[in-house]
Amino acid sequence: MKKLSRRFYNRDTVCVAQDLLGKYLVHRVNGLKRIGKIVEVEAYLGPHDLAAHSAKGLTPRTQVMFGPPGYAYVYLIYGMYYCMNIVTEEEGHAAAVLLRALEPVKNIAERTQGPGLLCKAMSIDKNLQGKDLLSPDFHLTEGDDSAFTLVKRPRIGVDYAKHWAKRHLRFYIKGNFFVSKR
DNA sequence: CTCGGGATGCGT
DNA sequence: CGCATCCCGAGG
Repeated sequence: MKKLSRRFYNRDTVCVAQDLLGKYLVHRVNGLKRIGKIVEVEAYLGPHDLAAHSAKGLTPRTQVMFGPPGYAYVYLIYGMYYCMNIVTEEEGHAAAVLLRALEPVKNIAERTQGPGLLCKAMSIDKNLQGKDLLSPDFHLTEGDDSAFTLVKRPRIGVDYAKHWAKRHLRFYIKGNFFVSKR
């Protein structure tokens, strides 16, 4: 399937987040392609967005967010799970989209309904921090283009972000079984 | 150096 | 609701 281009990621973050629904995430592990369909995402708009890690400024951890679009921002959370983001917009605009849930398509052996679980199932960890998502073994492709209803809700676990916590920046495919429960 | 807390998930 | 488990980032 056709790989998503750099240009795809170099756009308004809300647009990218919504357009990512239905696309395929591909990671080749031990010669085997693991593929999952993106069914739930969250948009983190930039340093002005108090829920975004980039709101704390440029640090060693978040510097990839400040870089060019189409790269993976992977970080460890609660000492035991990884979360994967895709950097969006032009270099210097520190925004990203968090992948929250996948629907298994191929070679997926574990649960994928949550940001930590999907990274485990796809073997995504700190080794992929800063990795180019136009790589042969790690990228996104066009996917299931069947129609769906888009649901917009507040983001999960960002109560510390004051009024930004109320913004509807979490997007998912209505009725999809693999959307994270909470 | 210490220390507080986290874009989670699971069991009670 | 508690807790595992550890890195990050702020402050001394």
